Amino acid sequence: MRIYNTLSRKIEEFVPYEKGKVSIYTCGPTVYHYAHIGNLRSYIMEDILIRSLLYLGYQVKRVMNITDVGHLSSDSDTGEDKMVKGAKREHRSVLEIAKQYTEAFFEDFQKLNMKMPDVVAPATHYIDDYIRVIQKLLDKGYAYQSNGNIYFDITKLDDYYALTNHKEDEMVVGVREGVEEDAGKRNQGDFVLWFTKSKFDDQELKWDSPWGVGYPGWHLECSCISMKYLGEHLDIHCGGVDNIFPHHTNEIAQSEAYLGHKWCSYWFHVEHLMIGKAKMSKSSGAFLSLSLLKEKGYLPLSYRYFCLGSHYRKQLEFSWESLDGAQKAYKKLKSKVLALNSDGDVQEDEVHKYQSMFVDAIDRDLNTSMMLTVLYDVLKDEKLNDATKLYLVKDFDQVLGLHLTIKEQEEVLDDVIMQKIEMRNRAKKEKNYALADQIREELLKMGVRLIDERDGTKIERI
RNA sequence: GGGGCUUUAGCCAAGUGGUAAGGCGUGGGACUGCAACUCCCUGAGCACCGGUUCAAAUCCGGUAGGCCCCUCCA
Repeated sequence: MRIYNTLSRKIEEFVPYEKGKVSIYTCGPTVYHYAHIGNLRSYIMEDILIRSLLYLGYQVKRVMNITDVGHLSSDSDTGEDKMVKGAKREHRSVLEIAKQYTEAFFEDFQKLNMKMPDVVAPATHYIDDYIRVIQKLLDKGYAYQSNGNIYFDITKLDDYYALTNHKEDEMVVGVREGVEEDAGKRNQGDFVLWFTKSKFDDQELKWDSPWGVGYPGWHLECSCISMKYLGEHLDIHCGGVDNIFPHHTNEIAQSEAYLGHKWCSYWFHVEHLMIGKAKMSKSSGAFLSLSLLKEKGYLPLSYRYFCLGSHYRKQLEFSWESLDGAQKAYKKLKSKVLALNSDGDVQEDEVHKYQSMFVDAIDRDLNTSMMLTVLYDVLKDEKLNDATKLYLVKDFDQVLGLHLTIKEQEEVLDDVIMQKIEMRNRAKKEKNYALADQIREELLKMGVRLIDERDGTKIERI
């Protein structure tokens, strides 16, 4: 498989550290609020990566953290902790909101048909590991204590900016509003490993440590959790592009300083979902959740289809118009697939031909829209019988994850709706079309669409 | 100021140097009590300028626009 690696800024052939096995780490959510559909885009594309690797026969182990502590809105000790902020907003404890939003997050995960990670790791469960790693970094001289906090000294590394090509001198501190420089740092780029002194003394969760009661810095958890479950050599690290700097840059610094050798080979970054002319974000206030989409009548998998239409390394413009198009296309595609007849023999030569086209699309840096094109080509090909088409659709859907061959359970109709349909049929017989149309309108408002077919009236939930 | 990505039809978008996939929408037609569904038909020469080449949307250089990052973010 060929895939883009942020570290080399090139598309490379993927070669795992251990043959046939792939270790993957994903930066999980900070559970202080619902995930928005921009967050979810990243996870959908990561899901495609994982499914592609599985499709190609790799054994995959994936770990994801849940940030439930220590994620400051700034690293310079001035920002408020996101979890604390979320808890205050809802007048509840940090642990309560962490639990609630973690559950909500994985509900979205399932609705979007994403494969669960093999390990889900809440950051608060690994305090001992953080302390051990920090101690070693102190011993090796990569970290120092200052002003009550433990900092990582980036000048101790040869190439701190490997991932970004940044130049130390050109960096501007405090570009963003509200960011202050931390006087305790030796170098402007240093970052906190352990806080004992924060301007925010209302931090709920604190632990004892050799340096005093406090809590871990945000970057540390990902390094520690990854190394704990996936060992000293990580194959792929995933995340959104906004994490390249400083988060992933800092992870590399900590991990490689700790291990004394190269840590992660491939960095997989997903571009942003755009709304209007800006990225979707929680802090800007303008964000859409999956449940909001559902309220508006969109299927979660329509959103998945929408994301698959574009490439993960390109910004994707969100609009209701596009989502409408995606939902229509998705429903159409699915009904075509469901109409296929499974009788007959599978044409093996054709299967191989299309499978290699599909693998080729995977091979082109996960070209999802090309995968969809191959799927459409299969459905349109007159040389193929239904059984072959169905076989290929099922095969491809292992990667696409669109539930194309699964028939949704028809919901049981309410008595009221049944009565209305009866009334409409009677009206139609009496050629009272005005009444028939009126009833159809009423039902449409209730979320039931009636479609007249030769052999009777079909209903569709919307 | 520095680093990176990007620019293909009304919209979303693929594109592997040999001459523009696909989806949605629009318009027309068949079907229909009318619709919906379905089916058929329907469109761009690839931001601009220059270069390399027999051949460029694809490679190189420049110009212009958009977006992201530079200590909150997926």
